[in-house]
Amino acid sequence: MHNNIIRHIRKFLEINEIEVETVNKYLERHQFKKKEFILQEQKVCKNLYFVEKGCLRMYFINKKGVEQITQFALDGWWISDHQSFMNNSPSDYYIQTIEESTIVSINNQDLDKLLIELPHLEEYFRIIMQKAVASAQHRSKLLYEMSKEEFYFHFSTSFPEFMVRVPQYMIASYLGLTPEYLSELRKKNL
Amino acid sequence: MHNNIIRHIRKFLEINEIEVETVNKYLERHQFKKKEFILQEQKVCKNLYFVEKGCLRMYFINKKGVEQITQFALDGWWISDHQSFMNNSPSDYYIQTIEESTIVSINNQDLDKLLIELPHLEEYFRIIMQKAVASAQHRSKLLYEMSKEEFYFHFSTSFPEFMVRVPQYMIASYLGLTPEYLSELRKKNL
DNA sequence: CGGTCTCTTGACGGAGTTCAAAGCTAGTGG
DNA sequence: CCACTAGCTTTGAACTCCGTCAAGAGACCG
Repeated sequence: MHNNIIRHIRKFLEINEIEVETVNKYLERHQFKKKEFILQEQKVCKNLYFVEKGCLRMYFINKKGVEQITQFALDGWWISDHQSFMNNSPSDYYIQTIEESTIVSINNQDLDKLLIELPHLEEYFRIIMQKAVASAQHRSKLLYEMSKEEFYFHFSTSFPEFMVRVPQYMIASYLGLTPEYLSELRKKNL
Repeated sequence: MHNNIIRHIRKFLEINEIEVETVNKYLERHQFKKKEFILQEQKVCKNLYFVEKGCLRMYFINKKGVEQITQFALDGWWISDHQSFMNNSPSDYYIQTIEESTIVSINNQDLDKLLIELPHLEEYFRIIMQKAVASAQHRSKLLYEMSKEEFYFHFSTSFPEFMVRVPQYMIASYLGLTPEYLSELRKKNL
């Protein structure tokens, strides 16, 4: 068993072996095959998900009936529909594996219990949330200042590992452009 | 003195009068006139800012030398450049008052001290960060599924108070469209 | 090797930008 | 309290980035 979640927590704060046991008590760990669903539309997103290994996409179905990807998550990333998670409201999203993946999840009540038992960990979750806010701000700034062409080149040079692990039409969807236009951009820059 | 920040904290958790004193010890409260700067580009964003009363905008200067607004903050909202705040790195942004405003701020070291003295409050900051993530996700979804026209009408009906407090060219900038096109949309829908 | 996904090509169209100029509005100082 | 000016908003014409549609070429899986 890889224990990347514990390693991830230890990047931000120190926890001893007894505390590790407590954490593990509340976490669930699941193995998913390629293209399995972790969250389906209309269901409440009951968990925060941590990708120990693998690759996920989060998407919704737009008015035209087309899948619109809003986020990816690779090894070591947290992902969730936070609106749904916090309010126990039905989600608009699907979360699905792109590759075979190992996912750690924790639901709202268990998170509460864990944080009561180990108040120490509030800091960890505060920090990862704050980092999520920072990266949302950063992404939003890129969207404001770049054309779709620039955004594509920025993305492909910043995250080359995505380009090999994720099919192009998914990247196009995430970047908010059509597969046709993405193809044109690729040709332009070979 | 209005104490909206304490009222805001009490929406999420209970704190007694002694704890209120501790919180107040670490917070600074400043009064700003219209168009005063709270953060300047190149400076490190040393604080988290809470708007007790008033209205702020956050913007950067794009390649063409034009101000690009990325966020507003009204009464009861937190705002910051989180990247700069967390890493002590120089910011790309300006934060400026649109109206006369009362701003509460806390810097990184004082936040640490406050949270050591009152670990209880970690939860408050975790929750407000999580809510910020949720609203970033929501905003991003809107951007994916709406045309600029739809986005404008959505915004103007969802936040009518903005339309009266903030000049149109700022709303246009925030929505990512030109003042000319915004004007066209307004005419279309009178 | 056949069929279903995925990626590419090219013609065309439209949402939204750019530029230039004129009409308004509101804040400032006299 | 009025007049002036700088800044904000509107108009219209030309243009461009990027989406749509349709069809063909690969690529992958059973």
